[in-house]
Amino acid sequence: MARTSEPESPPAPAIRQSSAAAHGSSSPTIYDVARAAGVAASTVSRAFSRPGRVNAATAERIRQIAADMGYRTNPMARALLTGKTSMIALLISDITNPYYFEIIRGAQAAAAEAGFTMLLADAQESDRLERQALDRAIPTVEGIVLTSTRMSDSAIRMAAKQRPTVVLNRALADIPSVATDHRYGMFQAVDHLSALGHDHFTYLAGPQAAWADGIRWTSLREVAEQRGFRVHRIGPYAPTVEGGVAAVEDFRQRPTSAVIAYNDLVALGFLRGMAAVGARVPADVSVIGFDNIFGTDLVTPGLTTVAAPLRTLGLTAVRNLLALIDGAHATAREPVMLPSKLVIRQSTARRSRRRTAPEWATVKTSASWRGN
Amino acid sequence: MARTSEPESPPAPAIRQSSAAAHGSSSPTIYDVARAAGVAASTVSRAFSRPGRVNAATAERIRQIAADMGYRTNPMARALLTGKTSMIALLISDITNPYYFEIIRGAQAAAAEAGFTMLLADAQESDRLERQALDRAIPTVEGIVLTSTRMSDSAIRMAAKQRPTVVLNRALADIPSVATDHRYGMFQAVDHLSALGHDHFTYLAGPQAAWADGIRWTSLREVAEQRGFRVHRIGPYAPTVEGGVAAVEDFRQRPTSAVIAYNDLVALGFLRGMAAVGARVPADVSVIGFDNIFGTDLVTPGLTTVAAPLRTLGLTAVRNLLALIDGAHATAREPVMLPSKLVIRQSTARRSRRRTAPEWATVKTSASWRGN
DNA sequence: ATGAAAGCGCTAACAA
DNA sequence: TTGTTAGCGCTTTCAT
Repeated sequence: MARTSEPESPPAPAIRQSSAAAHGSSSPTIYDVARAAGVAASTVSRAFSRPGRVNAATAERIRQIAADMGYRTNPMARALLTGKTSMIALLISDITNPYYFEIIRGAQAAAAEAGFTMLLADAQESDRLERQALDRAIPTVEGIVLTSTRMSDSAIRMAAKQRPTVVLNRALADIPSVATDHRYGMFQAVDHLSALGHDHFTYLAGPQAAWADGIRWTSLREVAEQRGFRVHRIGPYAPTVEGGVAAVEDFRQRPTSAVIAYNDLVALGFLRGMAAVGARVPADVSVIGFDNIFGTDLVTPGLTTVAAPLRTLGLTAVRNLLALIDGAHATAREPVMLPSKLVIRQSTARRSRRRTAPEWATVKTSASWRGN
Repeated sequence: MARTSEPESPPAPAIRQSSAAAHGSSSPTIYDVARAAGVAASTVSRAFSRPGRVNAATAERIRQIAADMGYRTNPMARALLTGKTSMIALLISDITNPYYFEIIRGAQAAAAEAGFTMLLADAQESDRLERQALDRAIPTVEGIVLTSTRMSDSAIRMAAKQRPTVVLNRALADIPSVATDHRYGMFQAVDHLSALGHDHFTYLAGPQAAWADGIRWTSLREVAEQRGFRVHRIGPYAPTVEGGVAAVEDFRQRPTSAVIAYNDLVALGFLRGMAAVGARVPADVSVIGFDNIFGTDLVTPGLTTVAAPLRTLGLTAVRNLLALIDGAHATAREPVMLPSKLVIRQSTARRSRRRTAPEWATVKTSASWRGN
């Protein structure tokens, strides 16, 4: 019955064998270390999990011996008992979107600095895959970050009931969340454009389902009303380069001197589509995007954009999650709002006082253009 | 002693309590299901882990009851005994490099389709962080994919000894690896350029340590020798946009009509730097990159590039890894080489037969230019 | 400060 | 086909 198998006790357990058959030979356990150190297994355990509860000298000796034997505590065994896996999950709606790169890095860095490991699941823009990934991750992780999730509020709350959860890019009552301050961002965009003489804006809308799209459009209307600007919205378009290209056709029918795109991907596509029809940016029209993703400074003209604090977003989400896991009972009910920052490049310029509609406009005598 | 605690046995275990104190109430175990179904725990276990070994009818009944109770098998308990965690680790040297986006997605998709979960670790270009992440991941995962690792061959072999390992973007004897066929890619690049009349190439070198850089340069020299072209190499440059910008200064001192960059990031930076000094691409010089990352089709001129099969790379690496985990004893000793594909855009054009060195050249009577 | 022993949830012999 | 039982490696009372 004694676990410390004395040499004289004859029948060795049968299962031991199989574990050694795995890749590489089986690694030493606390029992091996205990035997070598001449102490009980529990002492070894304590030496690692709660130093201070054991004599400093013996603790040191145990550590030494353990190191020599190449002992490493088995995370599975620990987790089975305590539930502490030191893992968190990051769910992303679409990994290929450059928007997430820096977020992922920030999240990873925050996890690593706390000794946590990060599980990454890509929902591939599918609701089904997202929930499946979530289900799969829940039992193994201590916490979850949901990024731009497509799940319903109730599904999110369901998840949050099972594990500490932080939501990125969405505000949700009672669920800790962190997001960019899109309203402030829109104000920055409009301020910039209006300083350049623009007073009529076209908004290239993103997907209806996107939380950020709602806020951006609402904020745009709010500023417009405040300052007496005119705005209109076309779309929705897919939040991709292709979506932006597609927007050009609609825009030509009712051009304005300034365009605010749902995000950089759309703005980039729009820039490209406009060039294809012979429109000049920023001479004919100024274009501004959101996020400041990779590539916005490489295109011609460079895209003026409202930069989201990408890395900080990931960092903050994970740090907050870790605090939650540590038992910090979500203090702030409000989402943590991180400020954006305007990055001015070459796609925006002073409004030209042209009298006629541009050649590329589909409607030659555009009322909106004249009215502008 | 009996695990199925009969109501009459008085002292309930003390520890049970704590697990219920966690987030949400403790979930049902096989014992709970067994009791509800009136069978032994092992039968429940079998019903899940090896259906067929149990009466179809009872199996179905058990499943039903389990589902009703919301039973989910605890991966930690299973793993503790069997070592099967259904997790793999993907180590990446630098997540922010757009090169990896599609690779990650491919890897993720392959893992998900096999019911595996993927752990993502970003080495942040640091050898130390990479090994640390590896150490942390090894005990929990069943296999590892090392992408563009900075670790030494011996460190890689060390890892491979502990867990099935597949290396991406590096050839290593005895370790399964998958990579793009860079040699073939370089031939495609040179073929394209030579068809446009170019016969003298400047290679913008990447980091010495980069495996791909060695192959690309060697292959370039090989083709050049075969066909009687002239080549020279400048650098090394950081494999980033900044690196490409930096290359311009050197290039101006000894310009050629065609430039082959280590990768797209460098090519993109070069394009931008050249524009800044007033050089025209492709009129003055043709530029070609490698990989076909995000953004190469958005810049002006669009970058001609040798496209790597990014998603397939990730997919293949993980599929091979899973096969390895399943016991497939690495058949092919050779790395799996995936073919690249030339994507022709606007940064390459027919060589102009100019007699004088271009204005932006630092050396006005460039021997190399004349010789061209 | 340390040791003994029970038990986390599951799987695998072995027996029936 | 099903049940009994031991044990994976670790943590945690409870004694000492």
